[in-house]
Amino acid sequence: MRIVMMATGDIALPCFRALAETGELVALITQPDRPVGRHMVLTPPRIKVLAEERGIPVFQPEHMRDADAVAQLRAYEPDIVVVMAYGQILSQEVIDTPKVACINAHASLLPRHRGASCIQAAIEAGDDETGITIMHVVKKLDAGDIICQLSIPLNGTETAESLHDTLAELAPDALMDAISCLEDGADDRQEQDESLMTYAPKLHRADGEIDWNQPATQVARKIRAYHSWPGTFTVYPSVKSGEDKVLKIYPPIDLFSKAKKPADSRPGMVLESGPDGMLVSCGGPHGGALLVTTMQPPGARKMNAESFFAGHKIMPGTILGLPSKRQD
RNA sequence: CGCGGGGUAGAGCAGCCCGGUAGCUCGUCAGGCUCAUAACCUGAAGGUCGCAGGUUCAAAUCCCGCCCCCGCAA
Repeated sequence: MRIVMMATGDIALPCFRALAETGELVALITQPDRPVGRHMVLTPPRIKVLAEERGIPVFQPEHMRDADAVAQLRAYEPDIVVVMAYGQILSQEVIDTPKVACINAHASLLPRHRGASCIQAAIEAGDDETGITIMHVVKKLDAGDIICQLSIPLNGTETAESLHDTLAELAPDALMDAISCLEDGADDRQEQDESLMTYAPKLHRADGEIDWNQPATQVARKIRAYHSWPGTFTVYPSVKSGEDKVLKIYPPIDLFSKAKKPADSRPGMVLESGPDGMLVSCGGPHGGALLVTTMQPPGARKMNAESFFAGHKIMPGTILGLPSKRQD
């Protein structure tokens, strides 16, 4: 089997290694080097560096749908194209190029959590399991027939960061299994049940703002789900300047029962603040409160509550969140 | 040269605009007090104010160059 991999994200690294081990990997197609970081330094995807170390040809078309890019793909004469965190939507031409199949490794149990933020979505939704799906690529995003799946349980402490790594390590098992199915002609192609489909759209920084009107359990899930990207934050009024300042919030956080909340509390209200953390009232029918113990003020590093409150003041009674969201 | 914030005692901050003896909260150490507490009281140690130049009688503060950290953006 001649295999071409199309991948950019680090989640694909273990799969890349596994494919490279087979000796059947004839090329890696990945996104062009991009300016990255504070100084916009042109940086290659890590997977490209790995490929070059192993002497595997690398192809970085700006747009995979372009005619000359498709021609290059054809020149590799792939039997199988393996797509994982590539970052471009594939045209039908590309999908049809490999002789045997164009398959995709996706970090969720499809049809749940199609889309770019599948890992975050599984945590935020409070799922008790997630996993890796290997399926055929079709034009509709993550909607192709399933070849195989591997699942793992979630225990309620994962962050997107930790789960990303776990799933990355799990993926090669599923992928190699799927490839041997294809080789043996044992692919039974399970259709996805569209009625169970959920969609996890690409996340943006702004999505990380905490809505204190949500129940504490939900806010806690979001903080875990969005760590370390895009991260979560709230806004607090500076005692000194009176201006609203962004406060990034990090896991871990502790949940507190509604019993601890005073009668006049409102969502987003700081109930206690000190070296042990900042206790914030949440909303929802059952309410509850969260103890924030790790945070990051503007211009500074991440720090614990003890350090934060040594030099910053957020008095109990302060309402967190943007003014427009403090109305209720 | 993408935009912006920052570097002051072990930690986190104020002071900087408007130059004039280094301040706050906590921690550390010593002593006192208390049945008790992240308790309280008293005292002490701990700083070349990121680095290097310049202006000035005088620079944390104003000017110039560099290093490092952080946020946005990608």
